Amino acid sequence: MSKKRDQLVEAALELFGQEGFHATGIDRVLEVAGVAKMTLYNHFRSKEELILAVLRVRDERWRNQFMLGVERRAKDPRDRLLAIFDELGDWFADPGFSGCMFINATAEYADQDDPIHAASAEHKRLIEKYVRELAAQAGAREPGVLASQLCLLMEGAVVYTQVCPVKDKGCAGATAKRAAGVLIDHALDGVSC
Amino acid sequence: MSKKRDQLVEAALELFGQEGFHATGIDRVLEVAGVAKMTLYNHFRSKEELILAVLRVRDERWRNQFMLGVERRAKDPRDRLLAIFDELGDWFADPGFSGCMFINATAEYADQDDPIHAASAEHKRLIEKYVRELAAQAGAREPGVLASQLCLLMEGAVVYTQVCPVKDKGCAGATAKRAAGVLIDHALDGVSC
DNA sequence: TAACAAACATACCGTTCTGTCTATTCCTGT
DNA sequence: ACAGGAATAGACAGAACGGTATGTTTGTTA
Repeated sequence: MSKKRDQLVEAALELFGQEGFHATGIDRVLEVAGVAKMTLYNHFRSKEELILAVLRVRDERWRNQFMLGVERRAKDPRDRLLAIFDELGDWFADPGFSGCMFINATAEYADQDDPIHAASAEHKRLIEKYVRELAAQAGAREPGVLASQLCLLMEGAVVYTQVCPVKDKGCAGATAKRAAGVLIDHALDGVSC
Repeated sequence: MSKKRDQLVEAALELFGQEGFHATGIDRVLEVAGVAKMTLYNHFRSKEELILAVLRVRDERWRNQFMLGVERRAKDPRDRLLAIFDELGDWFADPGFSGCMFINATAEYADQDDPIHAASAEHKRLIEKYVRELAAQAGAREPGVLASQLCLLMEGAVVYTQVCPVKDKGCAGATAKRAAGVLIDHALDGVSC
């Protein structure tokens, strides 16, 4: 499409991710993108529309990389459920990690009806759907329940890594993986022994 | 101490919680508090200091209510670990629920060295410490590990409730409780059957 | 009643914010 | 070569931002 438009979205991805949405002024985005202000307002009606475009790109890229990573790590569906947390651990260890952009977005745009909030909710919904499919393939008795539980661990690990400073950045991923193992075993094997 | 100071902190608690930190201007706080601007700057050096004061109050109140609620719900340490999630469920169902103020704060102040970020990390650290004590009292083989796992579920439930719109607001609490039950059983009872 | 501090209202500072406008220049396709 | 759309710089608007500088009013205490 348009090269300048892409530059704007890339710069906004970086800045909104690192500094936050309200804290990042439009002028800063223009400076980093190397683009004039009118060019921005030719491509986007407002800052909010730029944010929504950024979230769309981020959602697509993140989920693609996530699913690809999980499926590359393991073939067996059960192992793939565990591989989720290895994938997360690698993400956490990335020096540019600055939490989940969608969690951060809901923090800044708390109103449920805000399009930005809605886009974030949709992102989480799609992730849970994917995990539910993996759980079903693994033969969980209640795939929906197991997926919900694993998603709680995922989000918890993301938040913990973002909030609490620790040396080993992947450690929350490892903790979550251990918990996930117990939950998966319980959901797949026998009943309560 | 000072009545006006309290009014400022109360108003800021409400506004920062509902609208966010950057999105809430100092003038709005003054308007809600019914206080003059100079009074604010007599009590606080800056907006950041007001935010820090708000976080201190929030941390103290939240943890007190949380611990009190958990200990009122159950006497047996093992049951108390589960009661955590009933307490969370009630919190989620509160119509004024707008997520965890400390998670939101780290979203807006991403820099690890920012005092606001540090205060949020300390809040989470104190919660985990409390859960670890409960886990130890319950006789977990590895109280630290179990506490970490349960905290991941807690944070995950908070985030999910905040991000995803559902009818039953306590539902993430129930999901987390069910997962917690499995993890607690596994950490307390025998090995893998 | 006199003294004093706390809170008051109001105006103002400089900066930054999103968004608009205009006039000029660049680039590309025919 | 040249026309036309895209992008440019830069000024501008109007509002909101955090924070300060004024004097004035109020309430308590001695």
